[in-house]
Amino acid sequence: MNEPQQTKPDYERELRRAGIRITRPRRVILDILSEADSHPDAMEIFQRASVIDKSISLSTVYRTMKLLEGMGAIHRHAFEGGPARFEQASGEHHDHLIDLDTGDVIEFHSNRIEELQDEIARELGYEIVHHRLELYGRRKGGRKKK
Amino acid sequence: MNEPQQTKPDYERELRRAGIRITRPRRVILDILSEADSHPDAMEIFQRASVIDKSISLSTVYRTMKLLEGMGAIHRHAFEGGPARFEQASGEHHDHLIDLDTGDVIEFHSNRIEELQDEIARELGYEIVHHRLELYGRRKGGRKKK
DNA sequence: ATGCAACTGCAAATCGTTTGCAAAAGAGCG
DNA sequence: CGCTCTTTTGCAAACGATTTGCAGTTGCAT
Repeated sequence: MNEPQQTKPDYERELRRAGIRITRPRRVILDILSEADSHPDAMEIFQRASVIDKSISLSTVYRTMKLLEGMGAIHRHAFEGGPARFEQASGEHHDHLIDLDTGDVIEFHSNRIEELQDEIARELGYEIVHHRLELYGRRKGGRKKK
Repeated sequence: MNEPQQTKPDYERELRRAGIRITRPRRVILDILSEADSHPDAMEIFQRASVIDKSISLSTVYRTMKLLEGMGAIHRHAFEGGPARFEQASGEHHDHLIDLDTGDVIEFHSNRIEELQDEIARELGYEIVHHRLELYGRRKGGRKKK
């Protein structure tokens, strides 16, 4: 029942290819990221990493996140009022719906919206480099724990 | 368009009505906000305020922004990698296109996109409280400078 | 004018993140 | 293996944006 789908791209290979060293902290962080189902922030990654290797520092988590982001291996999201949260870049583009009560993040995608965005930008004489679309809401019909 | 502009709503009246004191710093900040055509950040507001009254402090700018935000008089935007920027809440809802080269902010609105957002949220069992849609792009054709 | 809560400036605190530095550890080579 | 030559690390300190505690000031209802 725990069959990972797109969960474990071979980052080590990719890193190597980019002339970047595979160190113990990086291996640990990479593992955590590929197993993460949510969108953890640096502190969460740090804590999970600490369980595996107590000597890993928060700075290294941040440095690694920046490295991976630069490689395009992960995406960094700055949702409202909170630390940055990360997610694997595997899979295709999507936007986010944030549950205001639980902080849960739900991914969605709308081709139609993206088309409209392009159209709007074009009309204004712009070319979109990237965008950010976040919906903040609450569950309809009363609360529910997850 | 019969309505002039949205430049100078009578905040003083509103503030009074909410039992909030009209102080010199607040008057100055309010004036700056109503004359701002762009989306200034706290430091910019602070600097413009300093010209008028050298004794105004940055803390007061922040405190006033929070107060006004709480009253719904202004909106706070946290665009990518930068301090929060503020804008008067007068006028109707819109989203933003940020010029990556100049930092300029262009406002736009699309009913169609909002409808689609609602639809998506509804399908996921959510009710949107608010959203954030930001397009980051550059001028097409290479034209620079505004 | 008087009084008192609301407000202010200032400095210090906070939060998330980055950075300088000396020590430690990858990886190619012999 | 052991030797280099780098890259990477942990730590602590620095950072930028924003907030807060405090003691003194001010608005404004009386």
